[in-house]
Parts: sequence; C-alpha cells; structure tokens
Amino acid sequence: MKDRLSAARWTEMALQVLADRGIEAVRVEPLARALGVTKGSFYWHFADRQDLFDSLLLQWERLATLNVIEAVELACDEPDERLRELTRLVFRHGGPLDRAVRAWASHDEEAAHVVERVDTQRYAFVRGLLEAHGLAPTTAAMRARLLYTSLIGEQHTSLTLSRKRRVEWALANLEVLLAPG
Amino acid sequence: MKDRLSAARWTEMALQVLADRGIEAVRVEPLARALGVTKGSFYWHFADRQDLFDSLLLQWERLATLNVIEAVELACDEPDERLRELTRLVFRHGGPLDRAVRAWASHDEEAAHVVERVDTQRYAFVRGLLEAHGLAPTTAAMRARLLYTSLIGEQHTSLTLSRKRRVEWALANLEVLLAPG
DNA sequence: CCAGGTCAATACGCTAGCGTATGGTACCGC
DNA sequence: GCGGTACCATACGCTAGCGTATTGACCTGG
Repeated sequence: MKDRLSAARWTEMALQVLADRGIEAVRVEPLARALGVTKGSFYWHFADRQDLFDSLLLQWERLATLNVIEAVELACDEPDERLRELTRLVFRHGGPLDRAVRAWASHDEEAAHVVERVDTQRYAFVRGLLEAHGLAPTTAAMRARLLYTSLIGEQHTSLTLSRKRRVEWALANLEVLLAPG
Repeated sequence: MKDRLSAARWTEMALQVLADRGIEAVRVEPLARALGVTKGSFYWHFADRQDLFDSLLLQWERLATLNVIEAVELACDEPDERLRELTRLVFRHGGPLDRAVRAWASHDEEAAHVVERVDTQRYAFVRGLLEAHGLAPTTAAMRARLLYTSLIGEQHTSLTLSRKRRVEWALANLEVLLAPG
C-alpha cells in the first residue's frame, strides 16, 4: 500500500513535469531532487526510466478517456449539451498534458500506440453523441471527425486569442456541426 | 560561399533528423557522424547548438509559409481549387516536420513564437481564400478557423486510416465548408 | 527483542554529448 | 612560393544523468 502511495508520488510529479517541459525533461535525478529524495527511492519503485514512462502512459490513458467521458456523462444528459460540456472541458483541462503526450508520441512507438487508442475511443464517443443527437450515421461520422480533429488542432495551434474567446469560437463551430442535414 | 553551402548541409541534415526523431535527437556529434565529418566542422559554421536551432526555425518558417502558399498559388487560380490543393499538400508534405516543430514548440519559447507566426499567416491565407470564394467575412473567419484547426488536428491524431482515405475525408469536409451560408 | 521486509541514502562506474583549443591542410591572390 | 583565410581533425576537460551495489533506518509480526 505504501508502495502504491509512494510510486504514485513519483508518477504524479512526473506527469506534471511531462505536461510543462516535455518527456525529455522527465529524468530520474531531477525528479528525485524535486521530490526531496534521492534516486535510491526511484529504483526501488521502478525498474528503470522506461518503467516510469509506461506508468505515465497508463495513467494518461485513463485521464484522457474514462475520466473525461465520465465527467461529461455526469454533467448532463442531452447529447448536444454533452458535446458543449466536452468542448469546454477540452479547453479547461488536459491541454498541456495532451500536447506533451502527442509530442512524445510523434517520435516514440509505444506512446503513439496509446495515443491511437485514446483517439479512437474519443472519436467513437463524439460520433455516438452526434448520432444520438439525431444525425444520420454517415453525416455523424464525418462531422465527428471534423469536430474532433479541430478540437485537437485548437490545442496545437497558436492562433493568439484568449482562452475565453477560443471556447466561444469552438462552441459556435459546434452549433454549426449540430445543425440538421 | 562555400561557408553557406556547407552550413546548408548541416541544416538540411538537421531538418531531416528533426522531422523523424524530434528536436532532442538533433545533436552535434551524431549529426557530424551522419555527415561523415567531425564536430570541428560544426563549430566552424555555428556558434553552438542553439545557433543551429535558430537556423532550423528560420528554415522551417519559410518552408511552412512562403513555399506552401507559393505552391498553391502556382498550381491553380480559383479559390476553391486552391483550397483543395492546399488540403492535398498538407497530407503530402510537411506532416512529420510540422509535427516535430510543434512538439518542440510545446516546451520552447522561441519555437512557439515561430509557430505562432506561421499559424497566423496560414490562417490568414485560408480565410482570404474563403472570402474570395464568396463567403461573408465573419462566416469565412469562422470556417477558416475550423478548417485550419482540423487540418492541424489531422496531423496530430492517429485515427487509423490510410493516407488516401484521410485525404478523401478532408476533401469531403472541405466541400461542406465551401457551401454558401 | 529480533528477523524480515520496506524504503531511502550514499557512493560508484560509465556513457553521451557540449564546447574549446590547437594543429593541420588546401586553396587563393599576389 | 608565401602569407592568409576557410575549413576540418584531434584531443581535451567537463557535466548530467543512468543504473547498480551496498548500507542503513524504520516498522511490524512473532
């Protein structure tokens, strides 16, 4: 149990560093210093650095799928409301972390694989909501893709706008995609 | 002159490495080995590693804006045709390199700044094309944003599809956004 | 009270890579 | 052919960080 606890402290800190300085900055000794311990501790809880990486991917996969979907489903019931909530969520949480993981995935097989799974799940979720909202399956599929990719795109572009206006914009786009047809 | 030439060899190779292994893999000594020289050469042409990085950003900025825009404008004349051409271009070239630079930018101020400039320019380009195609300015602005972000998003997601089908899909989406309204 | 398990500190060897200093070569104008 | 400039090789010191081995501290059950 304490094992779990202390290992969790490592991954938690590592997630933070990953989010704002990238995977390359996730290094054993600096992390140890940040946690106020030495790497002797690290190599007790993890086999090596790669082992920590695996933990991070596992953790992120949960955060990025289950947690988001759950939060949305708890927040409201109607499909269109859920999509709006999802849009807001994307801009509130997960921005930097998502970016960092995708950056990581762009030159790491394992990370790429996890991102792929996450994307597939999330896309299916959005698509399901659009269908539930009343769009025909093929229309829903296309618009879901447009919607999903554009949300990801928003996270990766630097079109200078306040976060607030970005959300407004995204919500306006969402309305267009919700229109029947 | 030979100075320029040989420095170009370095940046060229560095761009390649950047594209497929990320900025962290752009290292002096490995590059030297790949070029069949020693780092003695490198430190003749560049002050230090950061200096090479600056070169890379400069180079990419050109590739990612001027070159793309020029290619599109040479390929055809009608705004809608140009947008289709642009879409195809996005999927043909620049995928990995763009990704790598954005990954880099997500934890580096300087790179982020360049990406910002590039995004702004490209967005303006797309927006201009949509206006020229006959959309009202505010509609054009919104749809340009949706289109642009979704194209970027496509580059960063791993929704498993053949490149061919991705292009088809993107083109189909484009048609929707070209519709009057 | 002590044996074993859990966790962390310390000390070590090792590698990759940065930047520098210095020496060499080849070509170029004169 | 001779100084100079452009380019590259070699050799060096130095640091950050990985992983390992060993030791120690602290519970906790028997």
